[in-house]
Amino acid sequence: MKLLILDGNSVINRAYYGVKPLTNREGLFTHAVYGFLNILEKMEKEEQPDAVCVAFDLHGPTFRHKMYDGYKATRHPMPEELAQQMPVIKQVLTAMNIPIYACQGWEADDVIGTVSRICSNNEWECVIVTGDRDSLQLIDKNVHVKLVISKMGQTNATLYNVDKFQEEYGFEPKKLIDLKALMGDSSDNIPGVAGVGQKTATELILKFGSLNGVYENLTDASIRPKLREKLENSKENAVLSYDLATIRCNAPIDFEPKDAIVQPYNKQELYAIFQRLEFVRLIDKYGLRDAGLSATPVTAEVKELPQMDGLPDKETQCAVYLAPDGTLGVACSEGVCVLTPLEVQMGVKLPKGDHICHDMKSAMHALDNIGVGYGVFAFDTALAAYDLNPSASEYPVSKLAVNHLGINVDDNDANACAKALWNLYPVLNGELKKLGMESLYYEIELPLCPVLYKMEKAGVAIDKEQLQQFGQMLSQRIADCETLIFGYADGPFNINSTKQLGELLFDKLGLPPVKKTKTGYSTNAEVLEKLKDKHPIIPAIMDYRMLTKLNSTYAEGLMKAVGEDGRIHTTFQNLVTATGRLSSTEPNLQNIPVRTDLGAEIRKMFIPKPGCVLVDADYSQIELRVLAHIAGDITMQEAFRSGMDIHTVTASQVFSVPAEQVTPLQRRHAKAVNFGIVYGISEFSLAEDIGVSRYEAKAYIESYLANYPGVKAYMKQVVADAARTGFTQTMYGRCREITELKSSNFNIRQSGERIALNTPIQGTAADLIKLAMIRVDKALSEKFPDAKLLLQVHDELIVECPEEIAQQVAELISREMEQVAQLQVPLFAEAKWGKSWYEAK
DNA sequence: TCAATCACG
DNA sequence: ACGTACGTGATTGAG
Repeated sequence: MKLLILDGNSVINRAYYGVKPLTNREGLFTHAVYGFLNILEKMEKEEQPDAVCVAFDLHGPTFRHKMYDGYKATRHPMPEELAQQMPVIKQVLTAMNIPIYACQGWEADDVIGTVSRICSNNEWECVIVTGDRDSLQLIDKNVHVKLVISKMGQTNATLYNVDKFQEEYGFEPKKLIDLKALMGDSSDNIPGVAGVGQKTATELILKFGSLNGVYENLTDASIRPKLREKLENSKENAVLSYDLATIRCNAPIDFEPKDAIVQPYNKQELYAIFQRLEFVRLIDKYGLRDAGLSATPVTAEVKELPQMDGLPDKETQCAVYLAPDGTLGVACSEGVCVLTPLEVQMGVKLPKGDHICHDMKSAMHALDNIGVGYGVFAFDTALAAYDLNPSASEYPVSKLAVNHLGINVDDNDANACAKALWNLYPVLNGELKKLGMESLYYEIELPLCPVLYKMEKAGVAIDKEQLQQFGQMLSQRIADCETLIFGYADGPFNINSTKQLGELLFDKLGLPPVKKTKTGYSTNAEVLEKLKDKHPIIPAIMDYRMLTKLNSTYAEGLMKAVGEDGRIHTTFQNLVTATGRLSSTEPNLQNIPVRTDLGAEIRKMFIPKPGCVLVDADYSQIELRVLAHIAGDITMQEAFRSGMDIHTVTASQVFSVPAEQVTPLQRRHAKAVNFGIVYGISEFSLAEDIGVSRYEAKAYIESYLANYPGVKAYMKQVVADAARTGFTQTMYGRCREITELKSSNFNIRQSGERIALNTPIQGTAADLIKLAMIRVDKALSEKFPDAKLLLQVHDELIVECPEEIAQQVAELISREMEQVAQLQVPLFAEAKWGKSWYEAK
């Protein structure tokens, strides 16, 4: 039988310094715990022990060193980032059912010595894992030591047994104490004999066998007079050192090897801890996936459904789940069945009913692709789960089933997932209701899905030829730029490599480094802007960056995305953002260039189909208007009601000048403050952004808040509410949990405050435009069925319609957008149209 | 897989 | 004393 015992303090120390720092979102450092678990796992794998335990030091004085005050006085105190991980590793070990041994007044070494002695006496083999060579003195025929050495991020351990020790040191393991008594150990404050180092000490032990042997033979001819003198002078120290170096094997601990026999983990506890530490990979590695279930006790009633031969024949509600392999699981009150892809394709149709699905938009595409034109669904479990927690990264049925039902299903199993959906529906619906999100869900989120589906299916037409030409022009200019840059650089290099570019600019050309990143020099646009007059290579690099961005991401990227129908079909992600916005992927059509002239050319390639135009309508200052409304700031509301430019009005107030006398610079600064307020400003960043001193920036903000007292009060209130409840809410009840506010880390907490401030504003704006999309889509299909909504870019909608009705459609869109809600400020949306996106803007 | 960069609102 | 504005996605290089 074999027992593995880890020197807890030593191993976690190795892990702390050997693994690069890592924190979870609360700001708790976690890397030492992570590294510890890696070492533990590796050792268990290598040694295959029958029993495992860990020894720790306890705080407070230790018996062995009490008599020597110098001990520990000069040791470095444990860094805070490690200290905070000590209780965590103990929790982890407890959850793993690995016993921890420690003893007041005794060191971990002594505990290990005692445990190893007890093992040895019981004919158990004992393997000690430590980074500390002291423990080698414990080696005997049953006791071995694995010495952990970490270098280059890799941790390796060397096994020492009696033979290996003898080979390396030339004497038996116990004599290590004698060796240390002579040579001392500065890291442990063991004095030893002054002037005797490892070499002399080893020679003496080899010759005389022990410390006593040395002192009994002081007169021996082989000891030169100088050494003899040192030994005589330090005799007292040597005896003391012997004592200090001796690991005691009689600590009063209650230990029997069988106590440490490997037990199954407490999966729920371990899951909860790993979840907190964000050790996602370890959750899988330790097979804890299904443990999440009971971690959050669930009271949901799970109905067991019988297997059916085929679909129900009468009109009934069903839950349908499309598995990745194309099979369709169908569950209803009568039972559950699975249709193969072929059966689905053959036109086996569901009876009518208010069906439940998981990710309606994807389901609509999938059913459409296999020729089953199926309409809208009455409930979408993925969407409900997103609204309940928009910060999760994904919403697979397996996770929802675990969290809300306490059962375990495989996402590939159509039968089980259909059943799970059937059971999830009442639970998720109840939670939406409980949190006041029913109207958000049923009036905005759910009806938006078919609208998004239609938009994705419609796609937007691209002028491929013109895009091709634009790409060629860019390639030519990129080549010219490259030649120029290599000329200045005195040779070719990879301009895209920030590492190589940084070395060229700041090492070779000697330009002053403006900013650093964690990996080296920063070479971003802001830095280049500051350096542009210092060397002619800089403007060339700025051009190169802009041109390659346009070419790779837009000219080439968009070209690849054009479908056989000559149109680009983006995917609008409605289950992704934490604030409730949509996002757009493959390709992203929400970041098509507009701010530079050359970039805006790309918008000329987005065209309507023949005979049509693109109508583009965008909200004016929707976020600031939402702020004026939610904050209830009378002054800001009045500014919007006056119809004047908000940035000019703000400038006029902040700088105390009449609106007509506001300079363009003042307006620009006021605009930056307006934006900053929405994002949760700091004076430092504002100063950085507009290039004024921190003091000026501070004065701007103070003046701003003095003029908009409602905003000031709101900022305070919203953060306080979020800190109290842990959540923020939009006007329509959309929630977001903000765990950052609970962090013990100041920076993370501050970031949480900014999130708390911004999310209701950004989220309410998102709610509004989503609702507007539903209204626009409905109004268009009723009045102008030839007009189609194609794109949404956060505060902007793009519609394709026949040229003849452009005017009417434009009026309809902007009216629907403006009338979407009655706020305390008017909403304003301007619509224009043209033969390309560029022209319509 | 992560970091840096840059495109958008 | 410290770090520094919210929310996204695509491309590229480096380990």
